[in-house]
Amino acid sequence: MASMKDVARLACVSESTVSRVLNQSVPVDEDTRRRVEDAIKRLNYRPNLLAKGLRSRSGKLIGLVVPEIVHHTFASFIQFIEESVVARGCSLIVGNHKNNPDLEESFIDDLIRRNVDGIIFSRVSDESRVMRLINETGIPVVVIDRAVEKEEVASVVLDNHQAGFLAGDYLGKGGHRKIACVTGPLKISLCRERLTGLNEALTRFQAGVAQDWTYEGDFKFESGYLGAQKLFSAHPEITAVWAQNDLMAVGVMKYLLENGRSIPRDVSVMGMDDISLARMITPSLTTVIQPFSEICEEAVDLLLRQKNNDGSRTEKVVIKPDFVVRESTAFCS
Amino acid sequence: MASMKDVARLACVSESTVSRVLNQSVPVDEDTRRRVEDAIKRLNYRPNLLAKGLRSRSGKLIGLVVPEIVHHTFASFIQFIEESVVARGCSLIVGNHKNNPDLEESFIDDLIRRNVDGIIFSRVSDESRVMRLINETGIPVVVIDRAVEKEEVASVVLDNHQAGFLAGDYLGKGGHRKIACVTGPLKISLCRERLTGLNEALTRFQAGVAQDWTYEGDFKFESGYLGAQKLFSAHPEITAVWAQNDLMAVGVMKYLLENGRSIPRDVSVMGMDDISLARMITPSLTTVIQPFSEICEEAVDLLLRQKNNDGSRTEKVVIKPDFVVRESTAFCS
DNA sequence: TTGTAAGCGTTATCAT
DNA sequence: ATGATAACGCTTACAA
Repeated sequence: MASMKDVARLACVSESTVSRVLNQSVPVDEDTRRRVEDAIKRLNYRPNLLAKGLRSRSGKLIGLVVPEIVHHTFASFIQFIEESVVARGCSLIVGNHKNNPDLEESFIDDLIRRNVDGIIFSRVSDESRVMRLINETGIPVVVIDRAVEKEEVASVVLDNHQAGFLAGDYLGKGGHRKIACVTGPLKISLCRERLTGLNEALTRFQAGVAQDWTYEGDFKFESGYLGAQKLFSAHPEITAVWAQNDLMAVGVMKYLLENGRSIPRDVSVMGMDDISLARMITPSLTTVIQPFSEICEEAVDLLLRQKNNDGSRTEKVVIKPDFVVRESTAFCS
Repeated sequence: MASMKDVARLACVSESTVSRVLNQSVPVDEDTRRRVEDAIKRLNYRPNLLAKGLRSRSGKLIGLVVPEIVHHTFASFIQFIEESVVARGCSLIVGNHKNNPDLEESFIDDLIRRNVDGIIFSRVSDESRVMRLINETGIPVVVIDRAVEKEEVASVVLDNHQAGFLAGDYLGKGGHRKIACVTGPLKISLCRERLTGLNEALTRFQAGVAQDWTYEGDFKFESGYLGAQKLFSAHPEITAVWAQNDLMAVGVMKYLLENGRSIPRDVSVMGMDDISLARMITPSLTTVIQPFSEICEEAVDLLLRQKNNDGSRTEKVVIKPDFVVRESTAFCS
C-alpha cells in the first residue's frame, strides 16, 4: 500500500503538501494540486485511518453498545445507526454485552482505546460504569431507548406516555371498555409511562385497566402467551389487549388462537413497535409505531454535535410515536 | 489518557520494557515486571489500539459485510460473528451495502485503511470487486452463505443439497406425494441445490416436485404468499409445501389460513432456517435448521487461520443442517 | 535482562 | 504557497 511519502516523492512535493491537498485545509497552488492528485490516482493511494486517527485523536469511528443483536429492536438500531454514521464519514463498531457488565466494560474499553468519536448506548448492563466513562474520558455519549435514567446524559427517547395514550384512545374509540395490558418489566420507567398513558386515555372513556387486568411481562414472546393465559383464565370478559411490544402481542395472539378465541371478532389485540412480523402474521397486527429510523438519525446527530457544543451533552430529544391499524383489532359489539 | 511514556517514567524503565511486560514477548525480570504493572494500575493505563495497529499492521479488527441488517439471517450472522471475533481479542465493524456496489466499495476501502485483519462477506453486490480486493491486498477473506461462487475464496457454507433432502425425506415419510416448493431466486446456486436435494429425496417415494408445483420466490414473506396463491389456485391437490426459507413459509401459511385451508390438516408447510418467528406463529413451523452459530464460528476461525497458513485461503468448510418438527406438518391421510 | 533509536503514516507548527 | 520537523503511541531490531 502506497503511503503519503510515495505520493510526495512521485509528485515532487513534501508530505505536508500532500496532506494539504487531501484535507483542503489551506490553499494549494493549482498546478501542484494537480500533480499531487495525479500521483494519488497513479499509486491508488488511500490515507491510512489508523495513522490519521492516532494523530488527530479522532478515529472516525462510532461505537454502538447493545445487549443483543438477533432482536428486531436492536437490529433496527444497528441498521439505521450504521446508515447515519456512514453518511457522516465514520464507521460503526458494534458491541453486544449480553447483559454482562464485564463484557460491556471491556467493550467500552476497546472503544476508548480506538479513539472513537462517540458511543451510543441502547440498554446498559451497568449504569454507574457508563456514567464513570462519561465523566472520566469526556467521550461524547448518547443514550437511546432510555438506556440510562440520569439527567446528565444526552438522550433520544420515544414519547412513551403518548404511545400508551394512542393505544388507549384507539381502543376506547373502538368501543372497548374491558381492556387488558401486558406490560414490559415495570422497573423500567418507560413501561410505567406507557401504562400511565394508556390509563389516561381509557379514563376518558370511563374504562380502565384494572389492577387484575395488567400482566407484567418481559418483552419476550413467551411472556405474552403466559400473560394472555393468566388474564383470560381469570377474566374471560376482556375484549381487548394492548401489549407493550409486538413480540408479546404475538404471544397473546398465539394463546387466543390456540384457545378458540377469534381475533378480532372475540378479542382485539394491539402491539407496539411495528416490527416486520406485525404484517406477516394472521391476522396482521394493529400496532403503535416506533420510528426507529428517526430515533437513530437524531442520536447520531446529537452525538456528533457534542464535539463542538457542550450544551448538547445533556440534551434530550423526544420522538413522537404513530400507529397503524391492521386486522387484529375491530369495533367492540 | 496515560501513555506508555508515562508508565515508563513512573516505573523507571524504558518504553520497550513496558511493551515487553504488556505483550509477554520476551522474559522480563520479576522485579521490574512488578514495578511496571504497578505503574500501569496506578495510571489506569490502556494501550492505544490505533498506535498498536499502525505499527504492527494489525488493527485487531474484523470487517463484516452484509446487504442489510434488519433481517433474521444477517442479524444472526452479526451476533455470532461478533461473539467469535471478541473471543479472539478483536472487534467487529459492520457494513451494510444495501446491494449498492459503490457503498460496498467504499466500505471495503475503509476497512483496508484501518488495517483490518480480515473481512467476512455474506452476500456481495459486486463479485469482481471482492476478487480484486483479495488479489491486490492479500487481506484474508472468508465468504459465508455462498456469497461468492469462485473457487479461489475460502468459504463456510451449509450443505444445501442435504437441506433439501431432509425436507423431502421428512415429507415423503409423512405420506405426502403431491409436494410443492417455493424456492429462492434460482440464479442463486444454493437455491438450485436445495431443490435438487428435495427432488432427490422425493424420487425415492415416487413423488416429485413437478415443474408446475415450483414457484420461484425471492426469500421475502410476500413471495411466499404469492407463491401459495399461484400454486394452490392451479393445483388444489397439493398436500405439502416446502419453502426455502421461513419467511416465505410464513407467507405460504398466511395465504392458506386466509383461504380457509387448515394447517396441517389440509396442507403441511415446512420452512428453512429456524428463525425465532418459527416458534411464534400459530401453528408453529416445522423447519430445516441452519446452524448460524456454527457457521460463524467456523468463519472467524478460518479467517484468522489465514494469517499463518496460506492453504486455508481457499479452504471450504461445509456445515450439515438439521431439522425440527413442530405443528405445521402432519401425516398425509 | 534492559535501553536506544528508528519507524508505522499521518497532522500541525514553524519557518521560508 | 511550500518544506522541515516534531509529534501521536506503540513495536522491534540492534546494542549493551
